[in-house]
Amino acid sequence: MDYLDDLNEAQKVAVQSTDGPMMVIAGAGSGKTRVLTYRIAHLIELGVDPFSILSLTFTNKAAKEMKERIGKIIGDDEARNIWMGTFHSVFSRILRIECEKINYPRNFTIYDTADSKSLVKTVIKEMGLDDKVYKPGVVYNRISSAKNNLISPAAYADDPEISSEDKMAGRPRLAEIYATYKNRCFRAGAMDFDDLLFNTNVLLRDHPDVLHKYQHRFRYILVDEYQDTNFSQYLIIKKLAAAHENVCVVGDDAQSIYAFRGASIQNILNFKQDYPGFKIFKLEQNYRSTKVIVNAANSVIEKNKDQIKKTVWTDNPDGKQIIVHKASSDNDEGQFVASRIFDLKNQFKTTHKDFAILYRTNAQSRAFEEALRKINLPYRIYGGLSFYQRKEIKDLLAYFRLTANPQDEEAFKRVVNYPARGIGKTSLEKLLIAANDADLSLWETIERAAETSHSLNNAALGKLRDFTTSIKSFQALIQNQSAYDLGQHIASSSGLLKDLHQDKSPEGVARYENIQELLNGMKEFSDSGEGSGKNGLRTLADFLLDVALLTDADNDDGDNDKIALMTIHSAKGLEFPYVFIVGMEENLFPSQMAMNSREELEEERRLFYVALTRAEKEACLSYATTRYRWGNLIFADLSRFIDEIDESFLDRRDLLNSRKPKSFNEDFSNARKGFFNPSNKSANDTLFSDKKQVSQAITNPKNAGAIAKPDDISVGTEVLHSRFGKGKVLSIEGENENRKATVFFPSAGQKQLLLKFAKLELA
DNA sequence: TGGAATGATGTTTTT
DNA sequence: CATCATTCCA
Repeated sequence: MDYLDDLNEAQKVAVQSTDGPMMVIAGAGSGKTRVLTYRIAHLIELGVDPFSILSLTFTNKAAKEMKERIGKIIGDDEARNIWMGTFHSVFSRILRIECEKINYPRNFTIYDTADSKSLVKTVIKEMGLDDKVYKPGVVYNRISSAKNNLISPAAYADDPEISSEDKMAGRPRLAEIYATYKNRCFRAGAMDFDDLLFNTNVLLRDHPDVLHKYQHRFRYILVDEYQDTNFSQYLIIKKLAAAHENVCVVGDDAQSIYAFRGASIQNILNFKQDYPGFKIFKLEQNYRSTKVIVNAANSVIEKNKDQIKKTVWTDNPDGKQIIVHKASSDNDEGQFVASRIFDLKNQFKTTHKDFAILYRTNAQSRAFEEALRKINLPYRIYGGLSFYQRKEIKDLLAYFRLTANPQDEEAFKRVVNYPARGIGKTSLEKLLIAANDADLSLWETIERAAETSHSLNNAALGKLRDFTTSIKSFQALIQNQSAYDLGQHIASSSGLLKDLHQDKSPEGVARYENIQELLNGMKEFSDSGEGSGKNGLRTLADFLLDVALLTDADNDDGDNDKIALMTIHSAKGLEFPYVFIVGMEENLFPSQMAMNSREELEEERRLFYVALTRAEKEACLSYATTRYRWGNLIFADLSRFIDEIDESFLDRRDLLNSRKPKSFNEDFSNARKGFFNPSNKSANDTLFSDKKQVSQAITNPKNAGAIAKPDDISVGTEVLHSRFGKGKVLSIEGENENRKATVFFPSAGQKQLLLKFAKLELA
């Protein structure tokens, strides 16, 4: 048990207290993941069967990493058998086994947010309501939070408080929408994200035998990020833990950032009530960050009224003060961050993955992408539009879903006429009406068209039948073909692949490649492990099990040395040596949506606390005084959160006004000085061509000589671009470093390129 | 019925 | 500024 030596005293005690209920309140960077990891390893070392350990994490990625770390301590074979994953993925697995008991088909599909909203919208329209008043997004959120609080449609309708809220908001019929929505999901054999938890609760409530089974299977239960669980999740844990009461929850109230999604501090308080004899441990020593960062973060979070008192401290070095940078615009902010990363990277010989750029909203990523791309720094964007949300991917997945579960109506509507089969809006509308009249799924309505009343003409019905026939031909292959083989077959015989292949625009090509990538992933999936098909074949149905629960963060593309761009929410649980927190402006961070109450503002503040405490060595805050929003230039003030940091931890460069030319230039000349012999030229003389060569020499040594100087390029010049290929300059505007060329590329169309960055070669 | 063109409309955060 | 959705035309 020498692995215990890796732990400090507090951690060791927490790891070794294996039995009975316990709560670990763990400050940021205090090694809470370490405690969980070692605790599980320790349990197994003591002889606990891995199959009887249930460990719930916040993301799939966290689960995967934890499994790997446990594997390193006690061996992969043991680690593999632990029940570990997000609430959603673990309980979808259990529902997959047990769902017929609550009348769902074995191959139920999972609706993602887009599917759910689309269905909500359909329901609203069918009820003849105005979707300006009943906004699908708002209605969906309302339904979602009802479900997360385990309020059924009937309970929703009966609750006087809820009813009056909805009436006040001008949405008296929300309860009806909820009921219809729920019914339609059920009819489609589909569960949305919240249903996975809601229905788990139903299952455990109505089937004592099932409850009993899992209570005894899971002798040890661990929950990470407990502060971010909602009521529905809380109750599942409570029920499952009731038999053994070996439940260990780990969290930090200061990092609770999902109240908007129904997470509640109440769960921590409930825990104390539910298990009066519980043990509590506090981990307060931070191993991650410098003193400056820890103390700066403390000085911020202390402004919150709602919190459990604790003192996070560290033995680490003081570290550098936190730089505050003022940019003149969002693009300027992007350039500053990019060039500073460039600088730090050269100065400290670090890798790209040591850097993270954190922002409040996904929309902010653009300026940073552009700036990084211009100086050839590799980056990866997390979140945003995920791979699985792209249209072409969703289209193909819809075919898969329909093959596995023909009742799935959202999938049906998505592809019934894509690629075009002459089944138009009118036909679909008629089908929907008939389906609602008979309370059948769209699929069944077609199947039983002879016996039910409908207004479809024979031609339309024929086309619909052709469609279902082709889906049926896919269904016949499920058991006998691998996910990959069938996936390939569906992609081509549905006509989808052909449709994409015909589109030669760059976007069209990208879509085609995405499909190939999905199929490649399926190939890998099919070749690894046992499935439910014939001879253990991994089938399409197996592939679909949790594809809806995957996010981008779960994909590794091999090359991982990249700068991370993500929202602060998705940075939770991660750490980076150098962290840039950008967009530190009032109304952006804190968000203007979150300034209506103290509670909301405090959540924003916790979010800022999370952001700061991601940094190990250096944090840097920046804000832009102007920024484009909805295409309009708006002016912004710096965020109140900057003022809330004790100023002794800050390097307020932003207050030194009119600081030399532009930081961009300065940082580049610094980089230059660090890496090349100083030239005779003065800093001003080294302006553009030189600078360009510096970055060029570092990032792309081979081509350094061939690049055209901006002066070499004029209207009519034929040029070569690394990505777009050959092109012709149509016009030029701007002066010196701002010279911008409009170039026409036969392959990519017309592009505007800033000459100092575009690295055009003369053709 | 399908496609293109025009208009309107919206950005918090995620499993 | 995008994207989306609806509208209008072929």
